[in-house]
Amino acid sequence: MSKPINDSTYWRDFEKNDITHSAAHYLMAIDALRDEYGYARVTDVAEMLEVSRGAASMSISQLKKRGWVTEDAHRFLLLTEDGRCMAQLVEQNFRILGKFFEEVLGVSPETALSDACKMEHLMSLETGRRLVWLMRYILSDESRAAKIHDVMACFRPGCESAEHCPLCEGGQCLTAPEGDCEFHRKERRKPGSVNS
Amino acid sequence: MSKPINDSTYWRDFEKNDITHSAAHYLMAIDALRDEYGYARVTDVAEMLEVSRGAASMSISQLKKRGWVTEDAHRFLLLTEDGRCMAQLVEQNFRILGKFFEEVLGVSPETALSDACKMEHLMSLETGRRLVWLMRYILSDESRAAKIHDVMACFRPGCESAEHCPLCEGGQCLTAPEGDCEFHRKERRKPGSVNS
DNA sequence: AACATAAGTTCATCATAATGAACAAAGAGA
DNA sequence: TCTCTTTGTTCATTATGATGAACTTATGTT
Repeated sequence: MSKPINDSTYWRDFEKNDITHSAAHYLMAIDALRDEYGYARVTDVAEMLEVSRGAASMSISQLKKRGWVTEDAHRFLLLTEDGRCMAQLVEQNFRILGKFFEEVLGVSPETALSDACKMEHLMSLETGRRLVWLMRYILSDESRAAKIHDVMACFRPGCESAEHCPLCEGGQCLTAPEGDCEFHRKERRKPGSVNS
Repeated sequence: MSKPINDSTYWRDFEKNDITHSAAHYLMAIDALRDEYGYARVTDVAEMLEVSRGAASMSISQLKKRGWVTEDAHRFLLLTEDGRCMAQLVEQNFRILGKFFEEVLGVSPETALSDACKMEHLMSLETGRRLVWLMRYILSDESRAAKIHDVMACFRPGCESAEHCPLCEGGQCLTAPEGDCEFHRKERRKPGSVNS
C-alpha cells in the first residue's frame, strides 16, 4: 500500500477531529446571538440555525457536558473559555478561507463561502496561520497583489491553456480529467460555471 | 442576523455534500487496489481501510445502490464511470491541498496530509482548479517561488511579528487570539509546534 | 466425502444529528 | 384564578457509519 491517501494513520482523523461541523455552528450561534442581543436561549439558537428546538436542546446539552457551554446568572446560554476559544478558532478559519478563496483565488462569493463553511472546522491552527501569513505577503504589495489578481482573472480550467506547467512536470498532473460522468454534467449545468 | 457564518442558506451544505468522507475513501480504496493488484474484494477494502468486513460490506452495498460501484465479470469490485469520476476528483483535491499546504505554505508533512485528507471531499471543483492555477503561477518562476519559500520560512504565528498587516487594516483581524483554553494548551504541547 | 478456512452478508448495538410529537413548567393577560 | 402562549425537555423515529458476533456460502485440501 504505497499510496498515502488511504493510510489508516490519518484517514480516520476526520472522525477524531476536535469539533464537528454541527457543534461548531451551535457555538458560533450562541456567540453571535450574545453579540447581537446580549443573550442566547435554546429557542434563539434553534431559530438561527433553522433546526427544531428539540435538536438544539439535545445538541446544547452535549456541549454543556463537554464544558463548552454553561448558563449565566439569568440562565441564558454562555460560552465557557474553552467554548469561546473553539468558536473563535472556527470563525477565524471561516474568514481566512473565505477571504483566500474570494480575494486571492477569485472564486465566486457563493462558492467561496460554501467551501469555507464546509472546511472551517477541519483546518488546523498551523495551516490557518500560515495561510494568513501568505495572504499578508501577497496583499502587502500593491503591484504584487495586482499581478496575482491579473493572473487569476484569466483563469481557465485545464492544463491546455497553460504554456508551461511546473506542477505536472514535477510529478503527477493536478488537473482533474474532465470526465463524462454525472458529476461533471451537473457541474456544467451550473449558472456562471467556468468550464473549458 | 448580519453575520453570514450561520446563514442557513449554506451552513447545512455540509450535510448535502455530493460525497461523504467515508464514501470517498471506499471509492479510492477500490481504485487503489485495482491499480495495485488488478482486483478488489470487500475483504481487501476492509483491510486497507482498517474497518470490519461488515462495515465494508454495508458501505459498499450503499455505493452500489448509488451507481458508483459494480462488479466485473469475475465478481470483483469495479468503479463505474461516475464512481471513478468521484474518486479521481477527491484524490485530485487531496493532492492539490497536500501540495499547497506542504510546498507553498510550508506546513509540516504530517499536518499537511492530515488537513488535506479532512478537506479533500469538501473543496469544490472550481476552487480546486483555481488553487492549481495559483500554484502554477507561484511555482512557474524560480525567483518567485524562492521568494515565497523565504517568506514562509520566517513564518511566525501572530500579528506582532509583522511590521505591516494589510489584512487587519482592510477589515477584521485574521489572527486567532492566543487564548488560555484547553485547545491552545494542547496545541502548545505538540512536538514541533510553531507558537509565539 | 469430510472438514477447515476464507469471503461475504446480516443482525444487534452504539454514537451523532436530525425530526416531530408529547409533555412540563413558567409567564402574561383577562 | 384560569387560560393561553412561550420555552425547554424527552421520546420515538430516521439516517449514516462504525463494531462484533453469527451465519451462509464458497473454495480448497487431505
